[in-house]
Amino acid sequence: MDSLALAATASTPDGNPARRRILDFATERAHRLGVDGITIGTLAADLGMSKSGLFAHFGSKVALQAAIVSHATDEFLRKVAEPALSQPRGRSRLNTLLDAWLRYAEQPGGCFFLGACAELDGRSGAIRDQVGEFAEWWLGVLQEEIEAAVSQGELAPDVSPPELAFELHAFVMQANAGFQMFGDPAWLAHARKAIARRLNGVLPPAATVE
Amino acid sequence: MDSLALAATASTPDGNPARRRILDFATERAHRLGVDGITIGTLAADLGMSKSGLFAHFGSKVALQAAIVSHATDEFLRKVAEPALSQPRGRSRLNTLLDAWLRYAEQPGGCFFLGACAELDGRSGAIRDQVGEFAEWWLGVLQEEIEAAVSQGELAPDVSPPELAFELHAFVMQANAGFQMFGDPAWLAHARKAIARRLNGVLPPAATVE
DNA sequence: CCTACCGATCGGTAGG
DNA sequence: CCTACCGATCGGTAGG
Repeated sequence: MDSLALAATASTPDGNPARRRILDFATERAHRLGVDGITIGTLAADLGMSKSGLFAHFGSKVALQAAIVSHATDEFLRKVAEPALSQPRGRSRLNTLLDAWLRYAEQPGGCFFLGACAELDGRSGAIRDQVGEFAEWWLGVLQEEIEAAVSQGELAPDVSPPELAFELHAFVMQANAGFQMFGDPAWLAHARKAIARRLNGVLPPAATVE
Repeated sequence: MDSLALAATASTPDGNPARRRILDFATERAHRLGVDGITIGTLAADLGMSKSGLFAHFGSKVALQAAIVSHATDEFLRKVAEPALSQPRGRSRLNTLLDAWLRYAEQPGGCFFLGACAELDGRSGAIRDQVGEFAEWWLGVLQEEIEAAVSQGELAPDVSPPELAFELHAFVMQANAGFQMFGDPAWLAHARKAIARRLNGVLPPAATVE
């Protein structure tokens, strides 16, 4: 299965320009203050429009939050998933994904979903589930590419895809957290080095040239 | 330097029982809803006391938040740091710390500071700085034990303590995030396996028995 | 998209 | 620790 291509091609960006402008602004704010940190009133004021004018686009706060998460999903697909679609499956695509993800995490606010997962994991409701489904999808994507790499002989046959996906995901998550908290690009360098070392340690027997 | 012992012995738990009861309750809530997700009104109501009665203990909301972070620090020291103090420095203490940290992350809400870091990293102010200082201290502790292990010949001399600390921290963080979001203990098992594999890969030359 | 408004809740204060 | 209160803001509605 190619979960990456499935999701990336299904992405339909917002057609309504006013709605889009609101969501661009609101998603940036949710990035910084959390999905639950936005309020309709201050959002409207900072966008120079009335509260009810903004409200009319969504109908409820939770619907606005759902739209923000969808908007962030589109952004993730565009910035992280799409650049990797042109790569052959397996190690090439995996490396491209991890690289694009790290560059996305390097932006102000970092990776939207790493923040949203930490914010919402202890709660319940539609927004939490929406973010959880994204996280599950994304881990599945990484795992699929590892599986492809193994079956294509690019990685050692005894590699455990869930475990390797766990570790690679961990490195990017840690880079995101550290860089956002301390602002030091060394965190990104650590992740790149850790990813390279981990993947070099599971090259297939034939390719293990010493 | 022994940053762990320094912090653990400096910990002075709260003497005021009423204040302590409030902070126990408030810290659990901040754990789940975020440090910025608590409000004085609902907190007081759920504790069965008046808003101003609770307020009088702290003087301001930000002071309450600071007290919550301090309370969470005490809890972390008690649950994670203290059990490792009796262990000899180096690999023993490092392993004990990682094990205690994982057990702490397994509790409802997970690790308070991993959540708080993700929540506050994009902001500014005293609370964010307080959490950031804790994160810096904790990473320093892990790094110090790695350094001790290297200098005692328990780990290979070419190990980079910052990079190894980054990776071990990443594994626990990922276990915390995954377990809190999905509730599957496999996330903890992945982390334990990843930590063991990583440390086994950097045994000193003499101990590398094949 | 707007003005005008609703009841509820926010952090905080006065006074005891 | 309490009651009573402050102005501001919350999500949401009525009516246009």
